[in-house]
Amino acid sequence: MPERHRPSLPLPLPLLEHPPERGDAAANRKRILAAARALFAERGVDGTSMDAVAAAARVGKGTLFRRFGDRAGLIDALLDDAMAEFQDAFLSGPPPLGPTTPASVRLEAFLDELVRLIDAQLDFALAATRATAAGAQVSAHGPLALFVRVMLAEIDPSLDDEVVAELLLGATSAGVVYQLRRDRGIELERIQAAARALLHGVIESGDDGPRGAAHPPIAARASDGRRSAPVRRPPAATKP
Amino acid sequence: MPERHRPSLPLPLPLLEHPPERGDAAANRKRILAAARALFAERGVDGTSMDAVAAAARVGKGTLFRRFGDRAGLIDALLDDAMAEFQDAFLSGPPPLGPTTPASVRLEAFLDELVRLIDAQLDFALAATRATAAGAQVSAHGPLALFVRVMLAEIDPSLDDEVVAELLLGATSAGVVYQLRRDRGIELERIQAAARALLHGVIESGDDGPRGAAHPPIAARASDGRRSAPVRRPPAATKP
DNA sequence: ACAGTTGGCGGACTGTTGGTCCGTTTACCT
DNA sequence: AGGTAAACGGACCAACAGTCCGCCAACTGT
Repeated sequence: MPERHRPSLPLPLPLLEHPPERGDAAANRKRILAAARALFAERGVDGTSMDAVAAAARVGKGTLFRRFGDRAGLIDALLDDAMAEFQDAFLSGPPPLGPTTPASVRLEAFLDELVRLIDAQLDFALAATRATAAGAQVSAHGPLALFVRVMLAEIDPSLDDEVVAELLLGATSAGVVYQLRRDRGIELERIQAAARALLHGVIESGDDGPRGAAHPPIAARASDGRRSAPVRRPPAATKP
Repeated sequence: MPERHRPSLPLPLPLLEHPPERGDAAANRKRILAAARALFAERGVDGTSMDAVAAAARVGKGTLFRRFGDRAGLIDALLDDAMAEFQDAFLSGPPPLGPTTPASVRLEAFLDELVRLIDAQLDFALAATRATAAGAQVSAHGPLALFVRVMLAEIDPSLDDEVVAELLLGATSAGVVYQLRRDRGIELERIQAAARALLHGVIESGDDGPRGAAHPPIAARASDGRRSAPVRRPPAATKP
């Protein structure tokens, strides 16, 4: 595969360059990743032990664990690798994902493609989200979330982009897609359409007629005094 | 706790009555659930082995496993228990969640409360979603999803409620809330507001002025011929 | 009240697995 | 070529989910 070239863009991705690596180490890493990919595809992620990966890669367990830290690390590395192409696409690729397109269209294309990608690797994607340590996120999540945030902010600077971005990504997470596709046999297009709907709603009913007003709670008068703020980003820090 | 009384409502919940249970068995189950709850709260779900639960409950491992099948079963039972109250609330409780309220308000209240509940049990909720077998869902998911579907369909029968409901629940899943709250320290209200925004968007820009038109893809003209259908439910089965 | 039977109970036991350790080997630099 | 620091490998370990089966005590019918 081609070296991943992350272009500038105003996205300060904290891409940690791996420090120089000895020749055999690099070779072993490749072998391990390849072997893992094959085994995961064949027997499933859960059905593949680290021993098996090491054996298939003709490598000792020690090597395997030193390279990737632990099981989650291996899976994450694999996922990252699979996402590299996608990241290039929306950071520097051609329209409609690339930077030459209006933000709203890019974001829409992004969600479409994200759902498609997850679906294409459903089992693996699901296993990856489940395998990472509790509370942690797959490392690919960061860049994705950042992209969505930036797009949202560009579309409507008053949006609470930080939060909305996460919800949007949650709505199109592997678990959801799995449930819909595998358990319910629903067509991919319906999922993509629904994701678009969520997106359009949050960016002021589409861009054809911004009506100024945000989406206040339907029931502003309801029950206790809890609900109040609309979708707007809070003024600043709440606690000094 | 009071017997969970699920009233009629047009929700055909497949509530499997537990068949008669011997006295000691029931007592043991209670002890196990209590012990598990305590240990999970104290050491975390991941840090608690089945051995530990059995010991704390003063029960043999055999008993533990026969009752709950496996680790996932225990966690699921616990979660189910925690959700019982919530289910009663939106099935038969007082406004704004209960059946005497318009659907849009109920759904909004539902999301608010769901997020609040997840947050209140963050660690446990997260662990629960991760602990269930790959591809499976926590059993509490079913009733929740059904409720959202029914509400959505009532608000706008042309909506693809089946899919939108899942995305909405995915957007407010434990993983998302965890990420936002723990890792980013974001206030609960912002999450609830964002969830409301997603909801409002999908139900035609709020109920104050339905404009008839759906949310078509922003870029109907874009790229390849993939994207097409709006948020609407497809006519019927696609393959005869 | 009592004996029989069925289901529940307990905890020893097993197989698997993620992860560690350390003596040995090997790539890279001078 | 020689030295050094890093990588390698696979034996080893501890932990843990889940199973098995002999023992025991609730319910049932008389």
